[in-house]
Formats: sequence, structure tokens, C-alpha cells
Amino acid sequence: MPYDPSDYPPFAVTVDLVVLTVRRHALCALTVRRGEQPFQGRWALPGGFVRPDEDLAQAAARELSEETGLTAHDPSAPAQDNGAHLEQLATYGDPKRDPRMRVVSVAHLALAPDLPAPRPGGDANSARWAPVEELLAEGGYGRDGEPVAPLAFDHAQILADGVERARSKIEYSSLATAFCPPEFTVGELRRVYEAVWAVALDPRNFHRKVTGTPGFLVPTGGTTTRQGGRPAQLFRAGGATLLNPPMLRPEV
Amino acid sequence: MPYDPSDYPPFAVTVDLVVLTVRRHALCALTVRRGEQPFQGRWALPGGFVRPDEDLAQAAARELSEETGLTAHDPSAPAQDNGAHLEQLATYGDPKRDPRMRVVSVAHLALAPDLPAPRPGGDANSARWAPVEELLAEGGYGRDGEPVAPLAFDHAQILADGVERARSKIEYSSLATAFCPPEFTVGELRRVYEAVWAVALDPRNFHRKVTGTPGFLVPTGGTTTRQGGRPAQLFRAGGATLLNPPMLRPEV
DNA sequence: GATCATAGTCGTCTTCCTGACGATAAACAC
DNA sequence: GTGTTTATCGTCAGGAAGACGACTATGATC
Repeated sequence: MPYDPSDYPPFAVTVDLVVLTVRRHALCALTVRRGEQPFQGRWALPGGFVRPDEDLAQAAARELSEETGLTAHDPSAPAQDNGAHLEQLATYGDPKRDPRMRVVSVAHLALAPDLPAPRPGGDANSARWAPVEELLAEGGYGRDGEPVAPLAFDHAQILADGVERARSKIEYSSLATAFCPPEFTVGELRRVYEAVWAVALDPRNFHRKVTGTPGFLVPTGGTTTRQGGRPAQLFRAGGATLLNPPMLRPEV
Repeated sequence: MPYDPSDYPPFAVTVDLVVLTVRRHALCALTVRRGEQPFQGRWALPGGFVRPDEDLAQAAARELSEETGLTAHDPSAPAQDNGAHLEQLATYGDPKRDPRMRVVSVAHLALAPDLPAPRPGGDANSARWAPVEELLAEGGYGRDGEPVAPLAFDHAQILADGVERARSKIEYSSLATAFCPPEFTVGELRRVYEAVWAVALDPRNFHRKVTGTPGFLVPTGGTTTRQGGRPAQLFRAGGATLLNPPMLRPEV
């Protein structure tokens, strides 16, 4: 294994982002429209080169901030400071994944509350939130019946991996709260689970489960009626990060 | 986001391997001794450059084969063909992780049965299986009281992440069988869990759990007494990959 | 060959968690 | 007020897991 710094094969390293949020009862991902070849005009995941002096996590946080204005929220920091959860997802390095050159992409997963004003990069036409169901429909058609072009590069695979990570991770962690505003109700949290898993959950059992798990939810004392119906208690995310026993995803 | 192929920052991309096995009731990792600066003479995880025409998984499989003679066992292939389980772990890209140059390492995790003849690269003096407990003891001392030098680069972190991945993954998957020979007993499988988690499990409850989970174990009909005591039934790994409900790691 | 140590396997009992679902409470719309 | 919506509490049955007793089938030892 000779190790000559001058003869290593050069690669380009990028970060790509799977940014997920819950909007209108659906799990949505941030996509940007490509302005250049290849895949010009197609939707893709946001991303960009890692700079020479940047850590991978820094690069992902920078891209996230550039695309959404969100600040990444260090997983080690406990408080819900309106930042997004950001974690490394996986790395994609097929030699042919970019036709121009050898690019290795370190994909990251970000979970964000529904953004009041999605301000994507300044150009509203070049970015959008799209339901992952549409983005991943294979050669299919969106909710409005229009044909959907698949995402550029291997981004459909990356998105699918990110969605699956999110789906499984909210089972055994308190990460679903990352989709919620700082204060939220049990019903709002339940709708997050329902949107991410695309299932219906029993409100009574869900309520028992989340309020009975120590450290998951902390009542703030306030109530709200923003969902209509009887006023609901407001909660903040508690310190617990791991749910034990986990929240079980219903069988198919 | 201008994208000029000629001005991307160049990186070196490597794969590093966390190869785990269970030997003498302890979880052990493969380490190689570095022959060059930096960290000359220190132990490190095996690894090497990704070649220009290689996928990341291919590079990891090639390194694994070079270091151990094991063939990587595609996760999609079901049968236990004496190959090792291999999966991507995470990617490490701190700008200062290698003092010579910018190196991004895509770490992989391999789980292997105890190898009859650890033939590491041909040079027996340059590779060894070491208990992860010793390798991760911070500034500590090994089982024999000798001081332990920490692993080179950020390999202690990579190893810790790999161990944690293995520990959590055998909870909800049938991956523990990757540490076993093609045919094994319930007791042998239990000793794998005990070694990886470093806990003691109740043999009776464990037996009930694993034999009661559909698709986890398939009896081969044979029996063995290689552990002493009453002969035990032999099993092969079944088709199930996900355990539902999971095997619960005992509370601390 | 009897006894002992070792490991494997089958049961039992209690406790906890979950899924199904009834019932009540507190808001709003008409 | 009546109906609708959402929140919250309670009950009950079934399943899974931890604790642990009992029995079985080997090899080792006396």
C-alpha cells in the first residue's frame, strides 16, 4: 500500500441535502431546478462542493443555510432553537453517477419544521417543496395527473434513502419533534407521524404513548386551539432523544 | 452555484474498514500496523484509496478481501456463503484528519465469523485482531496491563461508530448471524450477542425469543456438542433480515 | 458405573405494553 | 341548543419479556 500524495486519484467531493418537512399532511422534500447540463431543467436535491477548509458537516450546514435560511442545529445541543436537525446520511460514489467527472457526494438529511416563508436561494422559481410521494413515483404521475420527471443524477435513490432513514428514525428517537415548531400539541406531533409514515394512528393510544414516555414531552403550560376543537396542551421537546420502548410503526 | 469541472477542489477519497468478529467471548476489530509516517508504528484500521473506476462498495470489498481473504457478501444476497457482511458506515472528512492532505474517508463496517486462520495481508506481524474494549480504552491499559496507544488518525472515532452501529443493528436485524459460521447453535448465537453487547443474557429467554421469531433461524436437522454439555440443535440463518419485535438490549 | 458439572430446552408466572374502542370534555359553527 | 371537531381519560384483552423452576443429555471425574 504505497501512499504517495502526488499520485492519489483526484475526486470532487460534494454534499447533497435531503431536506424534509411536513406540509399539508404530506412529507415534502426541498428540490431545486437545475440551470445547467447535465439534467438541465430537471429537479435535483440541493447541494454543492465541499470547500477545501470545510468539514463535511459544515459544508452541509452552509448549503442548508444558503438554500433555506435555516441554521443547523447541532445534534449535541439539546434545545429546539428553531434550527433544523442535520445528520449525515450516506455517501454515493458510483464512478458514473456524474457524467462529467468523478464526484463523490456525501448526502445529509435535514428535518425542518414547516417554513413560514420558503425562501429558496432568492429565486422562488428555482426551488420548491414537493411531496416525496410524487418525487419518488417511478415514471409516474403526480397528484394532479401531470407526468413527473425523475430527479437528476442518483438523487431519487438518495431521497429514498433519506426518507427511509427519517421513517425509521422517528420510531425509536424523539426526532419527530424536529418537524414541529418549538411549541406544539400532541395532535400536531401525531400528524407528523401520520404524514411521515403515511398511516393513520389512533389518537388515544398515541396520546397515551407520547405523554407516558418520560422525557419526550415537556408541558409548557399553555394551550392552543389552532387546530379547532377542544383546546390542546402545548409541549416542548424534552431532553430524551431515544425512545424506549420505541413508537411502533403499524404493520402493513 | 457555478460548476466548472476544472476548478473543483481536489480531494483524495479512501475507504477505511471496521472489521469486527467475535473471538474468545470478546468483540474484536482488525487492525494493521502503520509502516509509514504519520503515526508510524501505530495501529490503524485497514483501508486504502478508492480507484478511479471503482464504486465505493467495490473498493471496500477489495480492501476487505486483501486484508482478510473474505469475500463481501452482498446484502441483497440471502445465503450465508461464508462471506462477510459489508455495509457503508459513515464518511469522515475533517480537513485536518490527515496532516498530509485533504482526505475524505468513507468508512465501512464488516462483520465476519471468527476466522480459522487470520491471514492478514501476508505479514502476520502487521495485522491483528484486538478487543475493541482495549482499542477504545482512552489513554488506558489493555487486559495485560500494558499501555495502549490510541489508533492512528481519527480511527478511534470510526471504530467507536462502527461498534455502536453493530451493537444497535443486531437489536432489530438478524445480523448477529454474520458473526457465526454457516451452521451454529442457539448458544453460540447467544454468546455473540453477549460479546457484542458485553452483557449476560438469560439462556432460556434467549432461546424462546430466537426460536420463536419466524424466519430468523432454520434448523438444519443436525446437532453438535462442540460446546460441551447436552447436544444442541444446529441452525442456519433464515431469510428474515428484520426482527419484529426486536431483541431488546438489557437496561444498564 | 455413579456422580458431577455443563449446556440445552421446555414451562410457568407476573408485569408491562399495545391495539381496539367507549366515554367525556371543551372549543367553534350554525 | 345542536352538531362537529379535536383532546383526553379509561377499560379490557392479547402478546411479549423478565425471572426463574424443572428436566434432559452429554462429557468429565471419582
